[in-house]
Amino acid sequence: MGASKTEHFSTEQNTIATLIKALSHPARVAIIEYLLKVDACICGDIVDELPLSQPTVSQHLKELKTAGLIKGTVEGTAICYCIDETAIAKLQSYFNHLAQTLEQKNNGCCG
Amino acid sequence: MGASKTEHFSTEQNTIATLIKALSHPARVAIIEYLLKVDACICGDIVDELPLSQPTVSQHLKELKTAGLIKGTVEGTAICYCIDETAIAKLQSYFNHLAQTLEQKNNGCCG
DNA sequence: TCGTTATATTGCAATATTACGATAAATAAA
DNA sequence: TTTATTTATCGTAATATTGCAATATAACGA
Repeated sequence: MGASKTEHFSTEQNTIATLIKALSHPARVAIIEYLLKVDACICGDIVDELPLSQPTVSQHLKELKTAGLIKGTVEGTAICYCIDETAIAKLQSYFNHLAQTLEQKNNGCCG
Repeated sequence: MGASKTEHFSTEQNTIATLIKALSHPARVAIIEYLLKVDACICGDIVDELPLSQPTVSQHLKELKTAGLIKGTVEGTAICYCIDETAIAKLQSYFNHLAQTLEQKNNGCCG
């Protein structure tokens, strides 16, 4: 196969998996961390920053954008990318929820 | 290609990407949520719970285990799986860090 | 208009992932 | 030992992902 049977899972499960998947590649983690590091929301310096070709970086940016993790604004010839806080907040609250629930039920594995 | 150029990224970036990747499939999200829901760390009821065949579920469990998100203990014929809190804590702190850093630098995209 | 710069898209090759049937391995019970 | 039960592994097909060269597109300045 190779295709996930997404239709069998809940909308919430698919939503969170999609969001998480966008960050499941070191290049995309690096992009997010770079956008976080530079104070302004720098544009295609990302290409210079990463050890990947321009088309490859462009593709990773597209994936991040599609997933809602970053936003892009046209700025003349250049395009300015920046992190979408909403998506990060969603991920943050998801993992906080997991950790919190775990803590509450003293997760002693199989006694 | 198809192979990620992991060697060009930092260890930390690869580590977090690997951990995140383990959760980038709705079935694996569902497994984690199920393990969180049931109080005891139930074993192969997961197979009954998911709309996937036993070999497929076994494969997903293996991925989660390899990534360190779950632990497994032999319990007679059965195997008892449960969440590894350490991994969840790592993810939690990573996203908390992202959100916190974002907040501190009032991320007005390309204002 | 033409050239330059910045980014996106296309096309393709290499590899990875997802899923499952068949089968193996391991343990428990009879 | 034999049989049933549970989980893992193997083999394989379908599909997705990663990466890049080549090319297209878009916007600016001369």
